[in-house]
Amino acid sequence: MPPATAPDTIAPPGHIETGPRGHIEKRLSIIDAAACVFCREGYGGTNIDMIAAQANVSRQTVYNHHGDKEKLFRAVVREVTERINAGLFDTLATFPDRPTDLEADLAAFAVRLTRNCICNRDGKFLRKLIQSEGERYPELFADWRVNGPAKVWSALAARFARLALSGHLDLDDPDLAARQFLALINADLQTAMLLGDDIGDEFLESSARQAVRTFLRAYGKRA
Amino acid sequence: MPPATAPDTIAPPGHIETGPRGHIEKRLSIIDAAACVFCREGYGGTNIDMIAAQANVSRQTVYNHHGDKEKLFRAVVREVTERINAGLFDTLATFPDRPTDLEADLAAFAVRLTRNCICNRDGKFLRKLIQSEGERYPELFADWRVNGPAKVWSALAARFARLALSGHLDLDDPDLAARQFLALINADLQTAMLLGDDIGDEFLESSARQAVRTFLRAYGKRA
DNA sequence: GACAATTTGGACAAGAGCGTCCAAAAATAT
DNA sequence: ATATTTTTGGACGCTCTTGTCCAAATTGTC
Repeated sequence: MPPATAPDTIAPPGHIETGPRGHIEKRLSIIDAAACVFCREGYGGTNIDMIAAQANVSRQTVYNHHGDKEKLFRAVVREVTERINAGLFDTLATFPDRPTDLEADLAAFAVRLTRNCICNRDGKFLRKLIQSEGERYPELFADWRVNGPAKVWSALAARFARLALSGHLDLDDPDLAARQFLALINADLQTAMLLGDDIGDEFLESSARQAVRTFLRAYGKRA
Repeated sequence: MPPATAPDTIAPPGHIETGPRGHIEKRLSIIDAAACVFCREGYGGTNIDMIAAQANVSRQTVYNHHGDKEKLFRAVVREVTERINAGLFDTLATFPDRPTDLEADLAAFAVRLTRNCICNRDGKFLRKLIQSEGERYPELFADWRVNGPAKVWSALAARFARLALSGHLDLDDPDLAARQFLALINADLQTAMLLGDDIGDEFLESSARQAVRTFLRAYGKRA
């Protein structure tokens, strides 16, 4: 018997679909492969055979597990956004609330942020995806839209506000500072990422150092 | 007789193709429509009929003028990059070399830059395109890669260096300052643009003001 | 080893899209 | 008005893609 195909019924919001009980490793390897190919070729340019090949799986298996090209796409987006969000808040939790060396601590945090959330595979995928399919599938990213950048900003802003209160920073608009911090962090990476270059660690670090240095020139406590 | 189709021979570099002598208005309207549809749907998701419809032209006419989907795509990219480059250097020429009110002048310049080069249709198109097709057609953007951001950075860096010499700024790395200036300029726009929102003028202006304010906090002459 | 679930590969119909051909209509030039 | 160029729309062949069906092979379980 072929495995139950993806159910027509829509899972209640918030409930995580258990999915058909095919071997889960295949299920994930398909999602991974699909993410890879969708990212490289775009939704329109992707065909199921590419995904099957990339996942080392027969085409039928792809259909067995995910039922539909669009369903597969949605599954991929869901998976990636979940991973990204998780990683993002994990990293945010490592913010230096009680810094010993503010500049070094902030730079290290910036490196973690860029490496684990922005420059990795998922980050690249999500960025690319939102830009290329965001207008065509607005519902798909509605969630990201409210839970993505806004949440990160405010979380980061809260940290900066505390650093201001504890006398480490001198700023009046923590939200603005948070946005500009992120912008500075990305300054050097933006262009490199646009073309899909892989980014070395030392580049990441020097980039973070320069960003933090400028950030502190603007918002640091004047001695 | 049907108009001569796009020549197979590759035009010598630097030479601007005269192209088949079809009515030029149609030629341009097709390019414009194609840019619009390619931008919305991606290369793979676009079909010639959409473009023909958007341009109010029969499908055959599209083929008469540009011969091929890929040739058309290349023509569109060439057109857009040329327009972008032209606009970019036009705007760069308005940099406040002898500022009366540094903060206000820089902010006005930033508004011009964002409005005329980054947030307009061509800017959005090029960005989206480079991100979605940059890895698949690296040759297409090889030119942009060396003539695009690098040139803008160095041009801007030269201006900042002069402002430093004339005592308006306090910086040691003009290139870095240029990149960070651009990053700050884009800080607030990035997210709004990702989803294709149209951006109001007052948002553009307040965004530029805040960016310049922070930039000057970091690089301004300390009184 | 026997049994069930899963995967595989190949064949298939239906449809979409590309690019071509062509003769009739419209626009433009002479 | 006449000749030339451009545009049009429709029909066509071709290829690629989707999604389905199914019988055989593989894998995992008891």
